[in-house]
Amino acid sequence: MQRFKAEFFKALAHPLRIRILEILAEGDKSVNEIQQLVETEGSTVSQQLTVLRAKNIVTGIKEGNRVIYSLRDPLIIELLDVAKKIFNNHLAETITMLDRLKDADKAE
Amino acid sequence: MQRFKAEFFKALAHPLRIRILEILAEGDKSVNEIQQLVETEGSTVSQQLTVLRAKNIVTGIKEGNRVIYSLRDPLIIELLDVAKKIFNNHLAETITMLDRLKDADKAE
DNA sequence: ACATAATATTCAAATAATCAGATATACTAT
DNA sequence: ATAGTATATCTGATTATTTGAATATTATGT
Repeated sequence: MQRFKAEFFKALAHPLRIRILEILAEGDKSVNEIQQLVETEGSTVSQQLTVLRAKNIVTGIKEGNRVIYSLRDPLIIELLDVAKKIFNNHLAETITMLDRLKDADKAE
Repeated sequence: MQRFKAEFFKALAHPLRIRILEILAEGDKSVNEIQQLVETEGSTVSQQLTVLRAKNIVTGIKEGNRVIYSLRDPLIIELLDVAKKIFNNHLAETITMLDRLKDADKAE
């Protein structure tokens, strides 16, 4: 069971894949549109989309010439949001920490 | 920015680390307690705790002989919950799909 | 000071993930 | 049929992750 969850998180554990998910959170897109937005080799984008598809995180449906990708579950957006919140908390903590270090320097 | 987020998810992308987080979600624990609960080599658990610490997901504070670990942010629990929901949705979908396959078999 | 228990760190080997270029497939238009 | 565009897959080189065993550190009890 943990193994499945780990697989799921592993699918999110890549900068380009996160970027793609954030893009898809705004609305469905074709591979081409995604490729242009992320400015990355076509094959690389395709490969990462394959990873996301394999983990059931996105689906691609063929529309004529192109394939339109979309998030499979709107909860993905919520997940990214919670992650962002956690992230901001820690960023804030880190900044506070840095401030203290600076103060300590001055006090010497 | 995406890189940081990816790092964060990467920290969750491991069965043992998820297991550890789920254990810590129930309450703080010492390394030893964790080791016994997960039934894994001591050094392995320690290494994974190091990973979680490095990503600011848990903190360990020394109490005499032992080190007590705890989640750094309660939002982690929320994150795992959302992940579980997504996971259950997909599990349900998969089961439905399997049912349909079964029905299709019968109909032949 | 010494032995013991708890935890952390280092190292090397095995395994897995990423990337870009070449190639393949599918669709559309001429 | 042929050419052009969109997407996917394969391949090999590179880099990262995981693991257990060995070693080190730190605190406690005698």
